Amino acid sequence: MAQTKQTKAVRGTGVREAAAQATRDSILKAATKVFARYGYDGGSIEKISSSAKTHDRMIYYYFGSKEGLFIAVLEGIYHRMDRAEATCAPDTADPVAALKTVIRFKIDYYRRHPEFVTLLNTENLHKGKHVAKSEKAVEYSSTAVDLIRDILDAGVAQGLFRADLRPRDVYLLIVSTAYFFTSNRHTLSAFLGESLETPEAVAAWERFVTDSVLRVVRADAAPLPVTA
Amino acid sequence: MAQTKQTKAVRGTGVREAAAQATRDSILKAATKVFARYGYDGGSIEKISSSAKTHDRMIYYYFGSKEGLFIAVLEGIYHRMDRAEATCAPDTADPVAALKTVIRFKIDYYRRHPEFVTLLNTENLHKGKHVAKSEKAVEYSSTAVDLIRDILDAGVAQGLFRADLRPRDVYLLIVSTAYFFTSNRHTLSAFLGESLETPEAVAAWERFVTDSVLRVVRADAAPLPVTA
Amino acid sequence: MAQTKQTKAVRGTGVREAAAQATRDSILKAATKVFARYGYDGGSIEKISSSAKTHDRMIYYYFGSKEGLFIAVLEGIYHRMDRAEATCAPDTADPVAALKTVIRFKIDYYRRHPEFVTLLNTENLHKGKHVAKSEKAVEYSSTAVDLIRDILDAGVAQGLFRADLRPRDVYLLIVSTAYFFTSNRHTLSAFLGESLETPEAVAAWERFVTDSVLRVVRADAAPLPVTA
Amino acid sequence: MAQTKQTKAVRGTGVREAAAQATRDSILKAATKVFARYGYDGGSIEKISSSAKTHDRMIYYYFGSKEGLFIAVLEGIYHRMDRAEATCAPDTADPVAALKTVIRFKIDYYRRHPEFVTLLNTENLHKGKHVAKSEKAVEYSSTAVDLIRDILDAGVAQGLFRADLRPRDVYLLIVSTAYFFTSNRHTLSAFLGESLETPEAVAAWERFVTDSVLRVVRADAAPLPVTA
DNA sequence: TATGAATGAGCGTTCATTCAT
DNA sequence: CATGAATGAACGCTCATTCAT
Repeated sequence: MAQTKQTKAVRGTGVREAAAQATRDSILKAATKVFARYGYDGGSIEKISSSAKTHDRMIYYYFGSKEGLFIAVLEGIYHRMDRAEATCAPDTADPVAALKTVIRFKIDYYRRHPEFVTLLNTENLHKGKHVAKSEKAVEYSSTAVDLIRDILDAGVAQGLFRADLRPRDVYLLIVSTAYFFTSNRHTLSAFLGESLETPEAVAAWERFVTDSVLRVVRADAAPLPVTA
Repeated sequence: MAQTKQTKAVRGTGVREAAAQATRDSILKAATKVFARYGYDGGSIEKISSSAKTHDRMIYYYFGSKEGLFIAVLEGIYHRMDRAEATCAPDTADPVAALKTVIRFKIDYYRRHPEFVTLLNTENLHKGKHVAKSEKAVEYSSTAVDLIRDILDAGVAQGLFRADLRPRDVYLLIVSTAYFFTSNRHTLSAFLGESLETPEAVAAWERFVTDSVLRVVRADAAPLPVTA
Repeated sequence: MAQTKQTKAVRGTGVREAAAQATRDSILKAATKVFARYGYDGGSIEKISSSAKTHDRMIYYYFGSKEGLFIAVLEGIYHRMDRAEATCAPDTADPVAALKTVIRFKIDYYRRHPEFVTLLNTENLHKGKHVAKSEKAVEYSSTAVDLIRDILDAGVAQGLFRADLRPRDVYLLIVSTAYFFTSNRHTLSAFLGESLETPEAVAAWERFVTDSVLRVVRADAAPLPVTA
Repeated sequence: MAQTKQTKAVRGTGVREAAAQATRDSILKAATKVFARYGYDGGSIEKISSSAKTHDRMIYYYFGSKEGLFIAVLEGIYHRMDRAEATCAPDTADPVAALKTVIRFKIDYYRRHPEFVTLLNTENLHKGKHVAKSEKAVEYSSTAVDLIRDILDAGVAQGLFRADLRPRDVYLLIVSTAYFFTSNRHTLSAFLGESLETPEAVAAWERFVTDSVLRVVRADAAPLPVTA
């Protein structure tokens, strides 16, 4: 078909355009759910179309292909993540509190948006080939790291934080611990013999991560010297 | 599964038994590769059988079903991981060095066995339903955490480490940072705009993680107090 | 087909009528190309509309259905063939030269209009059902045979040609040899192990056909008597 | 699937093998009929499988793909054509009679095997791409032309035929006239306003072609000199 | 022990076409 | 006059699996 309908910036909000947009949105929403639950290959077009209460054909009408739809889904979750991160926006005047807010936000966001996690894992299974095809996805990149940079800078200025930290590393430290806990909760629960899905387990993990990150960034302490 | 041929304890190592074992092994090896690359749904019986140079039918003969085969694959990677971990076995007399060895091992193992990572992600996509069906998988659980416990205990005994740490948390801290770096390297590379696959990036990450963990566990430092 | 827009007798050549005619023409041209290349079933509406840089819908607006479009295409190629034949118009005063001109024209026309050949083959695959629905196609019929009749009559009058020939047979003899050479060039090339698409091969075939037809029509020779 | 079952030379004619061969044959037979009637694109897998009273799946089991099936069909009709031609085998001792036999055979074969004609036209629509993939198809090439060569040689030796003829040209002359008459009978009937399908029309055409070919090959006559 | 034959449901995608302004 | 939205059936093909020896 090729001539995929974009419909992104609908100006004349007539009845027809609104209905069309609704169809498009419902497909996108259903696809997000289905892909998150079953993965890319397991998420069949039929599962999506029936969940969206449309016909298979409309998916191709609006998104061109399964791959096109998946890319749109990825763009969607990245976009929403980015917006949520923007609304988080802690006050960098208090860098310790800000760091804590960020950690809490990350753990919370992944917990409440497991589809974000599974979709990202799915995309990694495919070696990031879909993200590579999207121009939008890259836009949302720097803001997250920039926030950490601002916080670290403020902490350093106040004499609280070490000056030798790369913001990207601290960002990754936080994200790893928050992401992994949600991403691998099923195998971990089986492996450790205890559920990681209870509110208590999550809260305990958040406390541990917060405490650990603050130990890492604080100014007046060194790690133990490695003897070997 | 019913009358699936186990062939596990091959006593009479006749020619036929050996050939049968070879077929079984080649299926298992091929399945590991295919499932790791394409996921569970994307990894078709035909891809596996042709990669193993056998017929589809043999997979059912030896493993009963696709699910049975996937479970066997999971058991295999857990088993190999467990054995590798056992050979790691650092000297707990020097807990700092031991911790460092463990971190290096984890980062290294995930790096060199990306199939372990993708298969675990695949299993988490399916909410751990296959691991649940395996009796073997649980066996390999505690050894890893026990090692951390021994190291921490030694560190505490030597006055180097904090006493208030739960081994499981430290274990998860190490594993998160090591695992996530490999697991999400594709989307992260796109997101951060720099490749995380270079040897330099990996080495730098290992250094940062080691440094951070040692800051977390050391005895004579507290985290920054949270004001809010 | 019902209320298909004909637009045939455009009187008021306003801007809109001209644009509409342009759209119609471009669809017809694209359809000729696509049907000639892919056949009727292989030539999809979408291939045609995208090649004509219009929308699928316009095809239905102007031609009512895929079948209606195909009929219009057939009428078009018949029409152009008829016009080209009219411009050929050799001088019957020299019947031998005229015959030669006709043969050259036929071989040349099929060569330079392979779409005519493939479209006719496609129509024959469908047992001529579309031509049957067209009133126009029949009009162009007799002129071609009539020309041969005139030439033969002139040849007989001049004592050069046999009098017992049916013009239709001579017409078919010429057309068979010219048409088949183009129509089956691909399988023939494979079958004979030599390309029939080179200019030399075409020229040699034209010479052979001309020579043969002239032997057939000449007055003072009989065929070899059939013994059996 | 790739591992397409060949089963061509079945040695152990057990019940299973025989049944399998029957399935394969019935698919091939049905495919020949369906492709001949609807063309390649119009001939759907479902039409073929239901006509063969099997399942779609078996077509892929035995022939790998639609294209593989079509190639097998082409090989089949070429093979049968070749065998029929071999059984024709006229006595070259009487070259005139032999030539007549060949012409009759050709006209007759195309008439009674219209699927040969439409399949060849279909293949030419696709520019011979399938024949090119078949190794078998080329084998049957030369025998047909060789027969004409033998006849012409005998005729020349007896002083009946011209010596300056290329066998390939005479072969093509015969085949053109025979093939075209069947191939284009539908459009021709509409074009000429008379049916070419009646036995009388066919017999008349056979007489004309025979007469014409014999005029072309006879020794003691020249074509009319071309003045222009 | 091992394998060829067969199965039917489902896959992603394209088809020609109509609806409703 | 022109077109975006929608439709459902069919497309070629692959799926995991069982049958029958």
